[in-house]
Amino acid sequence: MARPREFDIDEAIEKAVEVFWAKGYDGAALPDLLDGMGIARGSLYKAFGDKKKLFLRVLKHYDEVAVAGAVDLLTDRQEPDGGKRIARLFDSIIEAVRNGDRRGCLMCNAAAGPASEDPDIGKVVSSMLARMTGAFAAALRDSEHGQQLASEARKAEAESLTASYVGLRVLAKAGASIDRLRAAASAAAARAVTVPAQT
Amino acid sequence: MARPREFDIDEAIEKAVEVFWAKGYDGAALPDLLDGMGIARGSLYKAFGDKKKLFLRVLKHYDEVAVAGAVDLLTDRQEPDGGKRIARLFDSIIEAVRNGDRRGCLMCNAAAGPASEDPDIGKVVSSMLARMTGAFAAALRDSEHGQQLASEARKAEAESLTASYVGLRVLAKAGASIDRLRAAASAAAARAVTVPAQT
DNA sequence: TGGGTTTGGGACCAAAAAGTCAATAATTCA
DNA sequence: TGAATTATTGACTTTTTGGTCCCAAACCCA
Repeated sequence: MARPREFDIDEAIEKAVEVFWAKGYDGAALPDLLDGMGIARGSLYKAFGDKKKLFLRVLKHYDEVAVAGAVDLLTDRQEPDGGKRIARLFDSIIEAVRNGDRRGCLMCNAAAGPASEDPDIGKVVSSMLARMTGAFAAALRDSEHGQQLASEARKAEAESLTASYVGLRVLAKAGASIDRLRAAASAAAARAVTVPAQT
Repeated sequence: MARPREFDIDEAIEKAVEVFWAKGYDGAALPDLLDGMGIARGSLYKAFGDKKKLFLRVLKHYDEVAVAGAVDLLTDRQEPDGGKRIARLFDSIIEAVRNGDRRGCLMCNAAAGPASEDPDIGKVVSSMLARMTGAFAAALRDSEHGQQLASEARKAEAESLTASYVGLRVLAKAGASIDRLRAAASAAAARAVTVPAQT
């Protein structure tokens, strides 16, 4: 029915992810997006409505790819030790930085930016963060340390690991040296294999 | 010499802090700043040069007040237990949120935003973060847990606590519930009074 | 009192922002 | 083939952006 779209919507979203990731929500101007996505102004507005709706699609895509990747890593029982899964996730952050990626995490950047004050965007960001926390909790259930914790304490630990994750990615973006990031990451991950003192 | 300035520079900066804190660097438009600071366009440019230079002054002020406050809390030996000092800092974050403050932390927001890619701004943000890490390290030296750590491991722990701090403030800004924040904060602070397993 | 100097205020500017639209092109279906 | 429908394009509009500039006002010093 009628003229078919000449570009692939998902491909365009993927490219938009890159632009928003590199420049932030406010910082990504329409021409940036247009160039990055390889489409014209009118096409963008026809296909996505407006900049904010496009950003919501971008966040959804990031959720389905990047966040889902982290969640998979944390919940994949092929590695039976949840502590090791957590350590692996933190390692992957360092690895990204070592490969020159200083963009941080789109979700984290959005959370810290003014965009998160928008109700629609805030809701999506919150739900992604909650998914991360759920995955950390699942990993903890399979970890030496986590198994010694009561359900409440384990949830708290999962929240704290989420905070560490977010903080680490922000520090990476802020230009912290690899050494400092590695130190922070390993100390954070150590919690998953560390036993609290019996005071 | 000539006409004196009619407004107080420091007061104006303090008000600018509020605006940048509330709206972010990109989000704070000139009229926002002008309204918030109660001065006219010409005065702002005459006194501060341009928006970026004003932001650098704002960051410096934030460093001298907010960051210095956190550093003081972490290094004040009136409370001899560094672990308790760390716990107190994390508590203060929760307290701020409980009082309705969801702005997060100006330094953290700047770190996660595109502003941090500017060399001048990035440098200032990095140095503030480094100051936080130094203060965490000092607190750890006075804590049960930290004293059991080698110097290297303690530095790593301090980096990790900085990440937790940043993450926590970002999560607060992203709208995480008080309960979740409290859980994350207490689990993070627990590290300062927790002993690693002797594996 | 008056010259020199700096500030205050706001009109003004060019560039850039997001978003609209009408003309054209590509497709399906009858 | 032609009517209907939808996509593409880029020029256009409106608003807002950060920044400049000029004139009047306020101060110091002689």
